[in-house]
Parts: sequence; structure tokens; C-alpha cells
Amino acid sequence: MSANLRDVARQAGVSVGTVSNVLNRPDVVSPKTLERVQKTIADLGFVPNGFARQLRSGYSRTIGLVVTDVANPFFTEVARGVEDAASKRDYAVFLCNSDESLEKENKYLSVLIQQQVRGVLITPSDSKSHQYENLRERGISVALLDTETKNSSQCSVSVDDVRGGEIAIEHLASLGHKEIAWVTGPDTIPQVADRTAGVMRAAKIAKVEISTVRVALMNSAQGTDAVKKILALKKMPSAIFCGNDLLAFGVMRGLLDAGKKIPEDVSLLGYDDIAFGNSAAVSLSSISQPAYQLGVTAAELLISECEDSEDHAHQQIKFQPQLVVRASTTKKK
Amino acid sequence: MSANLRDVARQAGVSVGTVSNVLNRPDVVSPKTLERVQKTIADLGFVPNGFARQLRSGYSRTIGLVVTDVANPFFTEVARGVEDAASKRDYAVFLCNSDESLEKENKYLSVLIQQQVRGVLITPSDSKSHQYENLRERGISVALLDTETKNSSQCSVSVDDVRGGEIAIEHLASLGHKEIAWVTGPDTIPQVADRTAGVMRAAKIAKVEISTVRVALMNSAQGTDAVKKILALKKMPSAIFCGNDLLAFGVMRGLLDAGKKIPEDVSLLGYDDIAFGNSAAVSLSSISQPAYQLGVTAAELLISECEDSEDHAHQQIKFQPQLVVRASTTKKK
DNA sequence: CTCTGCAATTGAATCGTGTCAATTCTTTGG
DNA sequence: CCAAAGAATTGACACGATTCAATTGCAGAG
Repeated sequence: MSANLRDVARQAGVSVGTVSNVLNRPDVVSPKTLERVQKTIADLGFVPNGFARQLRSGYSRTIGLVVTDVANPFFTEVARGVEDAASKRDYAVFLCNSDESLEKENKYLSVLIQQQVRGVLITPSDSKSHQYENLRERGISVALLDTETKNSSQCSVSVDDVRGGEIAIEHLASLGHKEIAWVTGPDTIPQVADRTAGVMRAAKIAKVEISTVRVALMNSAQGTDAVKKILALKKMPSAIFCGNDLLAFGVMRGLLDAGKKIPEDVSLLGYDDIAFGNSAAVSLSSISQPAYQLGVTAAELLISECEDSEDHAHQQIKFQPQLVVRASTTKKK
Repeated sequence: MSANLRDVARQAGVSVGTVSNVLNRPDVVSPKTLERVQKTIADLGFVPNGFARQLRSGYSRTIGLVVTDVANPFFTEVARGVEDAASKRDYAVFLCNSDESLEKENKYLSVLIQQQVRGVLITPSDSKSHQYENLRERGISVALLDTETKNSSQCSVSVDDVRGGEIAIEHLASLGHKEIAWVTGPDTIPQVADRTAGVMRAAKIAKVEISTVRVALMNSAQGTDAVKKILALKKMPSAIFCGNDLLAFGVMRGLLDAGKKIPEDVSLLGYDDIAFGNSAAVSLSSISQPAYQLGVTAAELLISECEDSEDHAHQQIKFQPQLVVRASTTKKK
């Protein structure tokens, strides 16, 4: 059996209260007892029992992170940010993967409630879902990640996806492209909806024609599938903009297999700017997002909300995306 | 405040013990008290407090997963497998990222102990570490992931890394390469050590000369750095074998930047066969591992150990790696 | 030498549930 | 109608850390 607080107290010749103070308010303990007790703790390999702690205090030190796709490097970067920030404040993170399915998302939220997490950071897989209110009623803070919130009753950390869509089209239009394919997932995904809005707005201004090609999931395989649909369009676009980089890699592969040259025959632009981009067959131009920073900021915001829930002002933080030009986009010939 | 067991007992006019029985062993309670208590529970919206429950029972339904690099798609595949398998048995997963640092690993293990996880799945960042015994003494099961164990006192699920190293060199040797660079991380990482062993054994048999190039971390950036060292070798190798695909992508980039052609000037072989491989500048030949399967198997094994710890026989399961030839390796000219 | 005030330390009570020996209630066979 | 067995219920204690009112120790002032 592993040591508990009482064992430490006995061994160090002090009371349990003092050991507890050593752990939670070291400043009230005299330096020499502090040192002695700490040594005993180390000797016995004592680690406080989280349950007991939580039972007494009523709160856990865990948060949940729900993302739509862990296989997407963008989200692993976000997750690293969240984890580093959480770990700094001694929180542990449950990572959950919703695969863009509302059903899986709800299932994981139930699990998180059961685990009594203190807060949840979530990338919604759907724009409207009332489960979050349910969480708040149970005293679990919720912050939206990579999605902007309409109402100011919650925190959110996002990147301006509308602007991202605009930047992309502005870039392609400035290279002379007039027919552009927009390959992306369902509009129920908030980020997709926003990027689409930006695309359409910029297209109107730049007088560019957009052909939308929908896929069910935003991964590489579906990108390759999408190429068939693109080639079947009545007019072959001179540029393709993809909803994320994974899709773009799939599209790239499909195009190359079909004998198309990038960027000579068609320009290709991705979204997320994941690290693999410059190792791709054709180095991929993309819209960059501060993924790690996004994760860190969101975790800090959430934890601060958890701990000072009284005088916490909800914030909506929005980062700006940035164009990164590499080899896959070029002037229309 | 939300209702507790005592409130329910008072309201229903029974003792706390009976309410507890209603929840956990309904068969010993008489039908009519059962019904009455259940109604009271519903009326008060009572939900048992998980902390207290777990404190009393001593067990949680969580496991920890410690990997050396979440940014590596190989590990995200493994993680997906673990999560799916765990979720099927109603376990939640803490994902921790050791970044190949023993210090971070130990810190996370400590956090996991605090959270009273039921078991830990770990990819050791170092071949010798006694912390695991410590976990077992506390009743936390430990299974090794992607690493073979020497002693049979624990479960492990791994891929035959020695054989992987052999396959790689056999492949390159069969293409006529006689001087091969082996680019990899420190030998303290068990997988690296095994692959190195396989490389050396096969090299001896095939009479191939190996130049080892060490990097500190097995990521893409360090791969690019390693190219300088390769180019500085007294004799330029005709083939390069990398410890994982991320390294290989970095090396690929460095070589292309240096004006080398792949595979004409130099063949390049990776390890892990991650999904990006066929989207790379030169489609990457690699040694494939069943990552998802690895995760599923490990999680199932660990959970079965947790639940029948008495009559559980430790197993060491070993998968076989497989050669996948794409465009980056070819006959020596 | 005593008194005061502050710092350090103590340990019993507490959080909400599970357990189990003890107790009460119910049933049944004679 | 009684005794004994079996079923149902009770309630004190345990789990392990936190809290806080009470106590002890100590230095400095008078």
C-alpha cells in the first residue's frame, strides 16, 4: 500500500495538519519543518490522493479537451499548447476525439461529466448544441476553442475564419485566377461556414467564380476523392482552395495522379499551415494559424474562469490568420 | 447545493445504507422500498458524487497514456486506437506527452498517480527507469507500449524493431547500396537501440558499411540539420535510412535544398509509414507498423489486467513490421 | 519575572459514499 | 401461536485529505 498523509506525519514527527500545510500553503510553515517534511515526502514517495482532495474541496484538477480530429496536426499542436499550459497549473487533461460526429461528442461530454472535470475546452462539431448549458448547470466551465461564440456568456478563443477565407481568395485573385474551386466539409462545422462566408464575400468583390465541392470529412482520403468531382466540373478551375491542409494533400495527390501539374496547370492553396506542408510533393501555400498559441490561451482562460468563477469576465479572443506563400500557388498563365 | 445520499435517505425515510444498496445492489432491497427510494432519487435529481465513490472504492475508470511525441502521426494513430478501445469499456484516457524527456515523463507519472488512474500505458523515453515499480506498488497496472520488456512481470505490446532494422538494410542492400547512413536519435530510446541492432546485424551479413548520424530529437527540423553532417562524411553514402518518417522528411528537404536528387543521387528510407508518406516531395519508402492496432491491443490488455489482476497472465505481444516500397528508394546506379 | 502578541503547530471534525456486523422485521413449519 | 430461519434494514466506521478553532512556543516590552 502506498503512503498517506498520516504516514508522512508520523514519520516526520508532525501532525497531519502541518503536512497538509506544507503541500498547500508552504508559507505558513517554518523553514526547518518545511524542509524536514518535504524530505519525508520524497523518502516515502508520497503523492496526495486526488479523490480525497477533491472530495473535500469539491473540485477536481482536470479539464477535458474535445477536438474534431486528433489525427490532424493542427489539433495536435493545439493540444500540446493546452497540455503545456494546464500542466503548468497542475491540471491534467482528458483528450477526446469527436471525429466531427455530434453523437461521439455527446458521449464524451457524458464521460467528462462522470469524471467530474472542472472545465471543458471544446471545438464544436456542430454549430448548435445545447449540451453545453447542461455542463454549466453542473458547475463545469466551458470555453469554445477555434470557434467564435455569438453570445457573450462564455469564453472563446478563435482565429478569424471569415478573414482567412477572404485572404485566400484575395491571394488567388491577385494571381489572376477567375475560376476557383472551394473544397471543404459540411457547413454545419462552424469554421467551415465562416471560411465559406469569407470566400464568398471576397469572391464577389474580386469578381471571381467559386465552385464549391463538398466532402463529408476533412481528411486526405476524401481530398483525393474530391478530385474526381473537380475534374468533372463543366469548366476546370485554375485554382483550388481547400478547407484544410489534409484535404489539400489529398487533392494534390489526386491531381498529380491525374497528370496535372501544380502550380503550372492549377494552383493549390491549403489552410492551417501544418508542419508537413513544406515537405509535400509540391510545397504547399497555406493560411497559417497560431495553433500552439491558441491552445495555451484557451487553457489559461478556462482555468482562470474555473478558479475565479465569481469575478471572471468572459472574453472572446480572436487571432488573425496569415498567408504563407510557397510553391503551390502561382500566376495564372 | 446538490443533494447527497443523506438527503435522499431522510426524504425517503430510510437509512443511508439502504440508499447505497438501491444504487449498488438493488437485488437485496425489497421491491417497494426500492421503488420509493428510486422515486426520491429522481425527485431530488440526486447524482452520486464520483469523488466520494472513488475514494471509498479506491478505483477509478481512467487510464494514462504517455507517449514520447504527440506531434508524431504514428503516435496519434496509436492514441486513437487506445482511445477507441478504452471508450468501448467506459474508460477515459489522460494523454501525456513526455517529449522524450525523463523529467517530463516522471512529472506526468506523478500527476497520473494523483489522479489515481487504474493503469498506465507508456512508451518509455529511457530504457531503464524504476518509476514503474513504484506505480505497481500503488496498485496501478503498467503496460509497455511500442517497447518490448525483458522481464515477464509486465505486459508489453511492441513491434519487432530489430527485425525492422534488418528489413530496411536488407532492402537497401538488395538494391546494391554498400554505403548507408543511419540517421537516428539517441540509443537510450529502446526502439532506436533495437533498430540499430537490426541495422548492424543485417549490415554485417550483407557486408554493408554503416555511418551513424545521431540527432537529439527525432523530428523533421533535426532531420534537416542532419543533412549537413551527412554531406560532411568522408564518403557520401548512396542510401540513407532514417529512424522515423519525420526525420526522413527533414532529411529529404535538406537533400533537395542541397541539390541532391532522390532517389537518383541517393535513396531514402523512413520508418513508421505515416499517412503523409505518399504525399511527400518524393513518395517515401518506409517500414510500416500497425499503429492503430498496437493501440487497441495495448489498451485491451491493460484494462483486462486492471480488472482481473488476480488471474491475469502477463503477455508480451509482438507485431511484425513490413516494408513499403515507394519512390524514394531505387537501385544504385 | 510576567504579560502580550504573533507565529507555528495541533488534531478533531468534515466532505459523501461503501461496507458489514448487528438489529429488526417477515415468513413459515410444526 | 411460537420458534427459528431468512430477508430487509440500520448506522457506525472507513477512505484520505483539508480546514480551522484551539493550543503551544517564543521573543520582546514593561
